[in-house]
Amino acid sequence: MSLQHILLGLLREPAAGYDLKAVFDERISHFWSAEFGQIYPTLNRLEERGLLESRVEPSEKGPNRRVYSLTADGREELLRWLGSGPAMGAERFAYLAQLYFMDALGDLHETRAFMTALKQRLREWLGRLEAIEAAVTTSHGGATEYYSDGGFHQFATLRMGILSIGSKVEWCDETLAAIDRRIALPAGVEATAECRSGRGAPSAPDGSGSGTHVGSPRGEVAS
Amino acid sequence: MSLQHILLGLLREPAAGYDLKAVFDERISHFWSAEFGQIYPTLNRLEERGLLESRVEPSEKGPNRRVYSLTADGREELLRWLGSGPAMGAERFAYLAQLYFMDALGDLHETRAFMTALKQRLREWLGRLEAIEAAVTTSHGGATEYYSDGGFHQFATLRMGILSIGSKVEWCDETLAAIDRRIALPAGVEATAECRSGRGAPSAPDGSGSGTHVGSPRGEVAS
DNA sequence: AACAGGTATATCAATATTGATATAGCAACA
DNA sequence: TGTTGCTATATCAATATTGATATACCTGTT
Repeated sequence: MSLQHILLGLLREPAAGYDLKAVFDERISHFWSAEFGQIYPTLNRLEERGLLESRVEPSEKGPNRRVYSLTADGREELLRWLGSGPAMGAERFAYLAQLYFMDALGDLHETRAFMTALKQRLREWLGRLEAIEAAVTTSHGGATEYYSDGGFHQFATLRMGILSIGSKVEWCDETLAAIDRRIALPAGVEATAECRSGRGAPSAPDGSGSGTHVGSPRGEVAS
Repeated sequence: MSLQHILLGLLREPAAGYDLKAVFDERISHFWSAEFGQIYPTLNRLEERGLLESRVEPSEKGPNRRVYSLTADGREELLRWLGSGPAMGAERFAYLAQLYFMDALGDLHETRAFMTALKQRLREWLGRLEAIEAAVTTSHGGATEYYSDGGFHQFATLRMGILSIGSKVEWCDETLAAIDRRIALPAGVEATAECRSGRGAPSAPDGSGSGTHVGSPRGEVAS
C-alpha cells in the first residue's frame, strides 16, 4: 500500500507520471523506487478512489501530459497515513539470500570474492548518498550541521541511508576478516576461537586473492 | 526472481510448502519473507520448469503433503545464481517514506513521537536477532566469537541484520536529538548551527513528551 | 515533404506479493 | 455418531512490481 501514499505525498505539488518517475530516481531512491508501469496504474486507481484529480495539459517537449493533483480526500488520507505510526514492512536483501546459501559452493574464496564485490557496490552507493549530503550541508567548525531550515525530514531520511549503508560496509570488513582467518586455518582445525575485532577493524585488504584454500566448511548448522 | 532461487536453496533438503513457510518465519525473516500464497505457486512454476520435482506423501497430522526436492537442473540453477555476483535490488522502507513527508503535519512533536515509536520497534527487532546470535555463539574472554564451524554463511547474514538495525537505532537517537534541539529553538530563529554529536551520542531520553512546541518548520528544500 | 533519431509520455504482459479464504484430517466432546 | 475446534495444507483474488514495448511530438537532415 505504500506506493499509493508516497504518490499522495509527492503530489502535494501537481505533477505528471513522467515527472514522478524522475523524483523517485533522483530524490527518494534510497528508500523507495518505482517504474512507470507501476506509477501510471496507481495514479489511475487513486483518481478512481477520488484521492487525486487530473487534467490534461499540452507539453513543451512531447505528447500531452496528464497532470495529477491532490484532492481534499487525498490530503486527508495522506495525513491519516502519516499519523498511523511507523509502517514496519519486512526488509529484503537478495544478496544476503545469496550469501546464506553460499556454503553450497564449498569454497570460501568464492565467498570472499562475493563479499569484496558487495563491499565495492555498497561503497559506491554510500558515496552517492554522501555527495548529496555534502550538497545540502555546510561545514562549520569542522563539524557537519544538521540541515537546519526546511527539509529537516528529508535530510533525516538521507542520514538513515548513510548510516545504514555505512554499517553494511563495516559488516563487509568484519566478514572479510573472518573469512581470511578461516581460510588461513590448516585443514581439520575447527571451532578455534575467532574473536571478532571491534568496530572499525582495519584489517582485511580488499584485493580478491590472498591466501590459499585449505580447509572447507562442512555441516548445516543454521541460525 | 529471488524467491525462486531462495526456494531452490532451501530445498537442498526436501520439504513441503508448509514447512518452507516456517523456515521463512523462523530463520530468514531478517532478509526475506514469503506467504503461502507466494510459496505454492512458485513451487509449481519451478516444477514446471524442471528445477524441482515433487511426490505426495501422507502426513502425520493433516492432509497429504506435496514434498518438493531439487533436480539436477535445479541445483545447477542455484549454483549459477550464487556465482552471478551480488544482486543489488533497491531497498524499501515505508517508515522512511512516512518520515520524508511528515513536514506536512507541521508539528515536530508528531515527528518526535513517530521516531520514538520507531526506535522502540527497531530495538525489539534487534533484541530478537541478538537473542539468536547469543544462542549460536560462545563467550570467550569477554569477546564474542564468530561462529566457527558449519553455519558460517548463515551467521554472517545474521550479523548484517544486527549491525544494520543497530545503526538504525543510532540514527533514531541522532534524529531525536536534532528534533529536540529544533523544538527548543525560539520562534523565528533559523539556520542556527546544529552540530551533530558523533557516534554514540548519549543524549535524548526516550520519553515522548519533553519541551514545548515553539517554532514550526517551513519551506520545501528537498535533498 | 519525408525521414531519422531523440526525448517525453504512457501501456502491456509477466511475475511477485499480500491477505483472505478454503479444505483435509485428527481429537475431543455432546 | 454428529459436532466442534484445531492444526496442517493449500488456493484464490486483489494488488504491487518489473521489464519490455508502444505512441507522440520535436528537431534536424535529406
